[in-house]
Amino acid sequence: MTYKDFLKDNGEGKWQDQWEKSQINRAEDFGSKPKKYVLDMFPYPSAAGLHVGHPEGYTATDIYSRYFRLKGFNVLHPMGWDAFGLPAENYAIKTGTQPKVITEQNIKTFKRQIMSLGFSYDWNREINTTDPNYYKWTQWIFLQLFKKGLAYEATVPINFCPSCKTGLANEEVKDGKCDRCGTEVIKKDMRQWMLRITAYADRLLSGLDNLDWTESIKALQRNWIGRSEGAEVDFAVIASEPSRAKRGNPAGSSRLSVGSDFLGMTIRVYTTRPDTLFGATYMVISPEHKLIEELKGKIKNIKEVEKYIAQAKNKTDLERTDLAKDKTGVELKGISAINPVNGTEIPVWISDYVLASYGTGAIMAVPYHDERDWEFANKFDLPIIQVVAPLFTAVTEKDKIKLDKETIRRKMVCVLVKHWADDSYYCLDWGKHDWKSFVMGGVEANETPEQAAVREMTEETGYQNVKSIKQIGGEIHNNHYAEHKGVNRYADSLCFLVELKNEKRSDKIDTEHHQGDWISSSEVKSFINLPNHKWYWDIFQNGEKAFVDIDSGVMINSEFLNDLRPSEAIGKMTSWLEENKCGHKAVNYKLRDWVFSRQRYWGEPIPLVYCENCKKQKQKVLIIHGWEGSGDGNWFPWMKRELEQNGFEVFTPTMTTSASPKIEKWMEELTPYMEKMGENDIIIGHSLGSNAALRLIEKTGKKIGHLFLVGSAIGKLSDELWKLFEQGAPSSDVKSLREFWEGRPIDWEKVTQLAINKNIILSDDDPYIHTDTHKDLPEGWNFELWHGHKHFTVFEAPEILKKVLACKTTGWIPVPENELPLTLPEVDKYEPTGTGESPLVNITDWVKTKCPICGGEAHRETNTMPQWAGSSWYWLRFIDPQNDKVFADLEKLKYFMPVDVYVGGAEHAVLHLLYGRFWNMVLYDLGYVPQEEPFTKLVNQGMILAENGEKMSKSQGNVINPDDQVKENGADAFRMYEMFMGPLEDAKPWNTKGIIGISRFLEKVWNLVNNFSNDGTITPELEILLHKTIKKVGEDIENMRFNTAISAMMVLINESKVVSKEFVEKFLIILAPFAPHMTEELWNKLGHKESIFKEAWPKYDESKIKDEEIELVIQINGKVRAKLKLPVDISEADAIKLAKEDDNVKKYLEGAEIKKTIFVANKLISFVI
RNA sequence: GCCCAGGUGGUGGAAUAGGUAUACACGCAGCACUUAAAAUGCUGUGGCCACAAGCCAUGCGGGUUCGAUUCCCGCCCUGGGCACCA
Repeated sequence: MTYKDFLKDNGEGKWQDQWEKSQINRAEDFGSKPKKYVLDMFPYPSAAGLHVGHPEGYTATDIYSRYFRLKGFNVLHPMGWDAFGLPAENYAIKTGTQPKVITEQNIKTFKRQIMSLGFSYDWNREINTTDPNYYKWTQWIFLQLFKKGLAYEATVPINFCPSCKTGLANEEVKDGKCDRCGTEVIKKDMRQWMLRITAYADRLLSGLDNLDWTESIKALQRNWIGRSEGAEVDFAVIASEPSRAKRGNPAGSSRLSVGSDFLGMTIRVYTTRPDTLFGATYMVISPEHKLIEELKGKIKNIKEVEKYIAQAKNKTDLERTDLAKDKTGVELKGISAINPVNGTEIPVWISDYVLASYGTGAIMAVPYHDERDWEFANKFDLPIIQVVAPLFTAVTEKDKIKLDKETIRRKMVCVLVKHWADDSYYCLDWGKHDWKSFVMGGVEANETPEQAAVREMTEETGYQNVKSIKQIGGEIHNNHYAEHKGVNRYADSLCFLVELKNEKRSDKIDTEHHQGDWISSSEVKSFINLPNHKWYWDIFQNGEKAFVDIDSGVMINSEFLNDLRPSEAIGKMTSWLEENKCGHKAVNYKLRDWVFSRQRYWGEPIPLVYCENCKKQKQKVLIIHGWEGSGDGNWFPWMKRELEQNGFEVFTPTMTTSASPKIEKWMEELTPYMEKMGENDIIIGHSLGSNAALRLIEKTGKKIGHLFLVGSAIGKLSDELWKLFEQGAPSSDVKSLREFWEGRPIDWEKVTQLAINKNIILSDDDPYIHTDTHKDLPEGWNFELWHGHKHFTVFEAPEILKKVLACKTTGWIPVPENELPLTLPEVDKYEPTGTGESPLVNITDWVKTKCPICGGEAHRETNTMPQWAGSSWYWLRFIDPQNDKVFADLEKLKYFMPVDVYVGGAEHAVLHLLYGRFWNMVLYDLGYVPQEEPFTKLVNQGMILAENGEKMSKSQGNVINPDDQVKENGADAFRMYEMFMGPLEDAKPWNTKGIIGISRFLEKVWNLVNNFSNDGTITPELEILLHKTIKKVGEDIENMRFNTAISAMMVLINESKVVSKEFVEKFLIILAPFAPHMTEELWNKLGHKESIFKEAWPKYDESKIKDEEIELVIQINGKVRAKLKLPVDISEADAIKLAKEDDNVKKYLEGAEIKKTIFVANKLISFVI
């Protein structure tokens, strides 16, 4: 039988069935072997079927998985379906078929196609995100986020696709268009569920550092998160009179003092360049800024401003962010702001080039050092102040600063002297100094820079009559060694253009150091060689731009910052702002919260119920005081009052044994309150009250919504500390206190389960409570260390109040976990409504429901989750796909996690991979998964392009169908060709002709194995090559360099003329991961009863991969002149001796002196003559 | 504009702790087998020169080095991502 017959007889299908039957690819839970979790990004089963891009990654992981099984690993290699999402739904609407039916069909097609390629998936673990048994847990995870306060409802302007009629996440918008359908998105105010991914921004960023991902994917995520450091600065707002002279810098008076015209409010800006504060000459606020509303009465041109705001609102995002567009804006007349650093009054503008959603929605404009402000200031004729000068430090040998010489600082001018008639400029050639410059010189004490420019011009050129003089550009600094003076020079220089009137010239010309001549303007650029003069010439030719380079500057016009480098000035200014209480260090991110709801049908229902009644119900707060305290002391009465004003019901009981605390007594007195508390309610414990709160929850076993432990007395103190307690309060009952505090251990596990949100707040200067008593907290406790709060014994505690107010219920009640999954109802019509609600809103008997808490009338949330929800945790479910108690058993997770290798397309770099990491981190914080980061190693396969090098697309008709390829060449050849095309990560064009090379190779192997004679022995050379190949193929697979592994096997087969059985068997095993069907067949033909995949990967013999003879290269002056076949490990002396005897080498060495000989063992000899 | 990746024969690509550039494969040419073609096998295949020797070639221009595809500096081009993010 030929290889072609094998393919024709469906030999591949035969083995696929056999593998499925024997369950050879099954991964064992808790196997004794080392584990490997090899994961593909599970596909979205589209109607178009499998694309050639899919099998690329799948083949890579398949080879990898099969290799590690042969190496004795328990490999988890699963596959599933990411099946919710818009395409199926849109297709359903078009064809009138249920999305569920379409999805089932698509999955069937995908599965058939994937199976036809012989991948070694453990199909027992197949999952489907649209299966209620799966999305039950997607919903459950959402509820955990909700309970943690990481999911919230907000009506915000979001990206909306008018065609898909749904809101989109930032990540789903590409070039202002919907990622799915290409329609231009608009901004629309919509009620949304948002996920607080920004709370994890820092961890999502820092977590990247330790991951084995390509730097480019990490860079994409870092860019997307977009962290920047800077400062927030407050500018006081004052009423301004147009007639009044602008305020200068009120020397001697406090810069922060503002007069009677102060309007009692400030504009806060965010800047990454606090160093440039002295250059801030105006402010800009975004059209959405809330200040407009507050200042309405003060703004004199409010009509004009409101008109501008309306216009900005009507623009699409694409229009607003179009870079080509002219900047627009309106000044807020009647108000001004005060630059806090120098007291200068500056105008406030409104413009849509400032985004409401970033930073504070307002900026200080520093036009000289920001391109956008530069453009705006020039357009509206606003003042521009330079505060950073470019600094040129000489680097050439001659000009380099000499540390042993004195540095003379002075003001200088650079003069562009323009010819009276020609377009040429007078330039100087400094001969032995290697300088070629314009006219230049120092400014004397008694003259202005302009006067100096004219004087220098006259001295150095002799010309006398000036037609005009004009400054070019700003101030620049220059630091170099002046050889002709023997000193270092630091120059602050300005540049002037001096146009001559006529040729009148004196003959008293200074030519001591230089010769002058006219250079035509087209040649000036190449003539001049001083970088600072080149800089000015560039400005003269091309106009001035904003100077934004932070690294090559030095501060000027900035009082206490002068002469600092900007990087130093940023720190100094930030400290100044903090000291003067008008600003502070701040960090900002480009990352926005995740718009999580979709107004569509085909997604997981969000398992929340809205209950008006519960919203009206007062939330209860129980405040438990500490040792020797009372409900009427400390900040408790204040807190009670504040909370009651905000609609809470507050209990502040006083314990009868406050001073000699007894646990039993406290529990007895607190339990009645506890009975009133529920999953929405809040307990605050202070000091020993925290300890009591924990014991109360433990004793009653009741679930509680939020627990706040403030200055909490928990953990064990040392005997010395207790002694101090006794000495400090001799009359008090410290013994009882100690018995209460640490007499009996707290059941932390139980309390952690019962309290949904757990917060501990300590102060770093608390005299009683030391943070080390809190260091063994279990997972899931939110620990905050505040500064300067002592033991929290004050009459008002606004910071704590703020935290409690944030727990206020919204009326949204989670569907009880035992009622999950909340299944997606079957509907006849699933067209999007476009009203901001999903089609589910029309299923009245589904929407109307009973409140799980009060049993009253309530309605369900009708928005559904985005497609990304199901894929944000699926790798966890593969580990325990049938579990109906938890999404996955923690012990199993501990065994299989993390994913060792994750392979998929780079298009998911910021969507799936960011969301997935976020969910995994949240689950980690809640103690449900063992690692913070799910994917240790990430590999992005490159795109497979069409034969013409363009992207494959249906419209171009250049799509390669995997089915056709398998039919024509077999699965083995198709898989191997995809791997042979080039490095996995690279984009590479498909070449249908190329696959024949693989077919020829497989056929060669087939014939070799079928025809070898049993008594054959192989040559020593072939033996060496076999062992080398085993080594290389193994290493290449581990590094996912499949193309070179295949090439190595080809080399081996090309050299194999006579082979032995042992040779054939070893070779088949190393080929098996690549071509599983054919090798299994041949293995069987060789008489083996068991599968080849039950074998072990052959060991290579280190002693057998050493060649006996090597080729030594002889170079002369780096050029190859001879190659000698020599025994391996030949000594340096012998090799050199033999090299010198070579005819060609002799020819070159004849009569020459060998200055140096370089010997690299087993590689080369290099003679230098 | 900013960030990332890359640029090697006719084509896909090998080779970088600096050490024989072009492995392997496609394609092409020639030969063998055949009445012929296909298939298969063998041989050749960067350019100049064409026997050898030599010279020139890894986007372009410089630099470091005995020696650079590999390291450094400056450009050009292609692909991907971000983009009025202060």
